[in-house]
Amino acid sequence: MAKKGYHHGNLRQALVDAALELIEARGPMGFTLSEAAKQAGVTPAAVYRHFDGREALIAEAAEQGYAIFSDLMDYAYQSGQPSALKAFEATGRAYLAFARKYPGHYIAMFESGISINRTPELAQVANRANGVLEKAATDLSQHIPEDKRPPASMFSAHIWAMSHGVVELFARNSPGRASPFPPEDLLETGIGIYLRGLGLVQPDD
Amino acid sequence: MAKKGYHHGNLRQALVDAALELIEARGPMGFTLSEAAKQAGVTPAAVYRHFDGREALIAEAAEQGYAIFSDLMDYAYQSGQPSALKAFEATGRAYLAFARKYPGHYIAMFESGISINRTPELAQVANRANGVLEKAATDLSQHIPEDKRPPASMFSAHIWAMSHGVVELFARNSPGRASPFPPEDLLETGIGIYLRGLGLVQPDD
DNA sequence: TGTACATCAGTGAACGCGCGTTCACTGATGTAC
DNA sequence: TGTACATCAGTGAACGCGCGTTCACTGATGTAC
Repeated sequence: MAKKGYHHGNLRQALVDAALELIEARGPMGFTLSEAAKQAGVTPAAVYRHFDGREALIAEAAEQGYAIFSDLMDYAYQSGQPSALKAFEATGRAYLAFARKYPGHYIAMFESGISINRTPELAQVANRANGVLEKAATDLSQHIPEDKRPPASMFSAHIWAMSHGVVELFARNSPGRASPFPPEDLLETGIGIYLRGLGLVQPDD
Repeated sequence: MAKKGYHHGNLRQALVDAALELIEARGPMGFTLSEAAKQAGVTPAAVYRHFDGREALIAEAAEQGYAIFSDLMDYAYQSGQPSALKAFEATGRAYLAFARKYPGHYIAMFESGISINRTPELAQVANRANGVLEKAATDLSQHIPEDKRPPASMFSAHIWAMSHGVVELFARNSPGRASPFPPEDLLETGIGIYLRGLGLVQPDD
């Protein structure tokens, strides 16, 4: 965190930050190891003191992204307590908020093509994020009559898919695709209608 | 279509086909003009007789994809008639079916980063696809009481987002992300719950 | 406090590679007479 | 039917470029005595 007594200070994190900026600016494939090094004020070869190569650098960016993402989701979930409904809605909103606030991380996580199973650490932190959403869904499903209750993992997947779709199609500057409505509204109303379909919100709310 | 009396036959289309195969195999950025040329049995320079360059080739692939997509959506829409509900549900299913059957086109359209407004032709054919979905949504919205009727373009966007999200997260081999349910089921149930939320399907259907 | 030494983060030059693009050309096909 | 010519799809060599990665090195920092 703080500058160590190293030559550079904290090159490892500086490289991750540079990578994130480049990914955000040019997309996951437009980013190059050499340019990240340059932006951190260092020779490309120096990168190899901290990472195994290009892919490992992106993976680290994604890993940090998942950690932030999990924290955000968790915070949203907690903030909605004790209402299962509010907690669930908040996690949906947190998804979009994360994509907006950390576009570099978002791209590294979802559009860079790196496998979630590249390292055990990456898999673990990625599953943590998923876990929060599923926990919120499980809480909420208690309020649905047991006989007509879909699996929590199913409707958590529905909400995840809708959130992801709204982000990809309407929130990130998908080239040339203009959003008919503010993405936040789109997601809010979409989730609202969906929850009404589950019988969790009253028709006239 | 049929081989013309040219040297190659129909190099233009052969290049598009080669590009689609490569895009499908290696992702939008893993594709190279040189390799597409090689796969079509031709020198890289020959590509320039038919396209302005790398980007133009991808754009043509995307354009053909949107044309197929529009046709598929339109066919689905027609096949559901005269039931507005069936027509709408069919278009949702058609989205996923298209992504499955034409992955190369799908990637060129949605993941290659080319702008929809690159050429007027591309913009037009892309909007045609969107138009079908919105038409289906408009039909359907007639069945919702006028005072609680959301704009058709809004719920068409909801369905589009959910379809897109299901495809991106669970249908395409998103590296390491296993689908908890078959994507088709996920989309089917998701749309079902959503439509119930709109009051268009009965709770016990 | 001062000197000798070990550590190791970052250097700089070099590599082989495949990329997209250009250019003058060639040679098969189509056309005019 | 046969010859002369025009067209133009595809060639092949060349280009400049930036990439990821390697390697022996250097020199600032930290440590032992």
